[in-house]
Amino acid sequence: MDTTQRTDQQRSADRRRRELLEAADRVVLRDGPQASMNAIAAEAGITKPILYRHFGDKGGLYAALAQRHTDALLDSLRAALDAPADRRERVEATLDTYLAAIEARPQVYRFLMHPAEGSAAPGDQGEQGFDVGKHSAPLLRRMGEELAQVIEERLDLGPGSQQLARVWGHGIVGMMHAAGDWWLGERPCGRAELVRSLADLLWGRLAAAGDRVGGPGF
Amino acid sequence: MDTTQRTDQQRSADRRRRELLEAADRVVLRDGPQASMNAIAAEAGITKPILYRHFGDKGGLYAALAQRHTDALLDSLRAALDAPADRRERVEATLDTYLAAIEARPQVYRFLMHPAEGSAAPGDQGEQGFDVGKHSAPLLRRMGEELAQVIEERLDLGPGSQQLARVWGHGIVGMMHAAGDWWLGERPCGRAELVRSLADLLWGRLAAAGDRVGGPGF
DNA sequence: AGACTCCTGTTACCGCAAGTAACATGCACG
DNA sequence: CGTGCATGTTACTTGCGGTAACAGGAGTCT
Repeated sequence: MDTTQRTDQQRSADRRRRELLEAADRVVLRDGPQASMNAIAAEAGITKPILYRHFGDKGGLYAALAQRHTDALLDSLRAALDAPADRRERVEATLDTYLAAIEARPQVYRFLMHPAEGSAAPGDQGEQGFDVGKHSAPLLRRMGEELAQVIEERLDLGPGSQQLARVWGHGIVGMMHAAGDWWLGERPCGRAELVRSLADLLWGRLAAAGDRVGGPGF
Repeated sequence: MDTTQRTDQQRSADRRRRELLEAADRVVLRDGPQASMNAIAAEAGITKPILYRHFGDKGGLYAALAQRHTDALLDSLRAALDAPADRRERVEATLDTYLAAIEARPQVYRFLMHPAEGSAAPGDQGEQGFDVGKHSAPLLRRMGEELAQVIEERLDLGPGSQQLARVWGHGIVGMMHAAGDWWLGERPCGRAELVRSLADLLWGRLAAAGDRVGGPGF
């Protein structure tokens, strides 16, 4: 029978694939998102065509790579979201988990946000269509959807709750992402303070704040 | 005297520059962010080296191009933000202005968000340093700072107000951006509804919502 | 054993886009 | 007239994504 053999082959191929991914990981960790296929192949001790046989094209490799990290991060976030604590604490824990992750591995984070910009084959017509909307990083989309689901499951939002939950999911994730990005660059404060500020924002302090009196002008 | 002459030359150079930018604009509007320098030069009726003389490198051109659109958008946003209305109305008007802009010109929007990914010269060593933090689009950063300033000017946030305002500025902009991006791709609802949902989020409805009872599980 | 197949690996190449060097031309000033 | 100087060109280099085409090695069938 050839099933055992095929299984064997598949197994070895999978192992190979994982090794290649780990090599790619190392390179991306070192060179950032613009790591070249040549560099990755060299790091893995092989040459380009093998990479292409395994992953199709650069987009494929990057997608596979991104999925690993995305899955890992999403697992952490789910844990924080599902902890048995009150809402505010859960929100803060989730924000903190995300920020800790991007703080720990900035290059990986950057790679996840800008996976494969170009990705146009030579013979390819280059997608005349707009392709708008898919522009965002898959990680952001997945986090948004995930959060939306949790919100919709847990909160009573009245009619149109599903729509609302999705808007909020993507909105909150975007808030977290942008604030985290800015914070990583400027480091204007500690992580805990950032977390508290963002939670305050979500808790409506913007709407509750009073107008400033005696400000400049009027 | 050469001042008049220099002025003349500078004037004509500036005119050329503007013409080139308009040509580039047309190409980007058509081809998206991956417009090639050759294509832009062709559209302008000239050849590559002239572009390089004017803008240095692709990053320079893209930066100049981005600045125009960013300035224009920021002007609209400032108008909405400074309108004589109550806070909720101003926030909604600002959100709506932004969303209307990205809805009207998706390619430009996309270009602004992913200006120049690669941008590494052949001989360049490619910035061994991390370069983390600058990864975000300049447009987002500028919007965040702008909003932060308005918040800090107008709201009474107590001690640490400046820090808080900046966090909120970037956070809100990120929320707007991510939600807008997702909305552009999926079009799950009308613009007005999206605006209302986001404003609700900022108004603390997330914290105020009750726990769902009779949900799946517990 | 020998032919067949499949997987792994290589070298050498194509096409394309960024960026540059070197050469040509029009035009003002002395 | 020649000397700058900006504008424009053609032709090139470099580097990267991606692809043929070829070269063993290991199991399989007859």
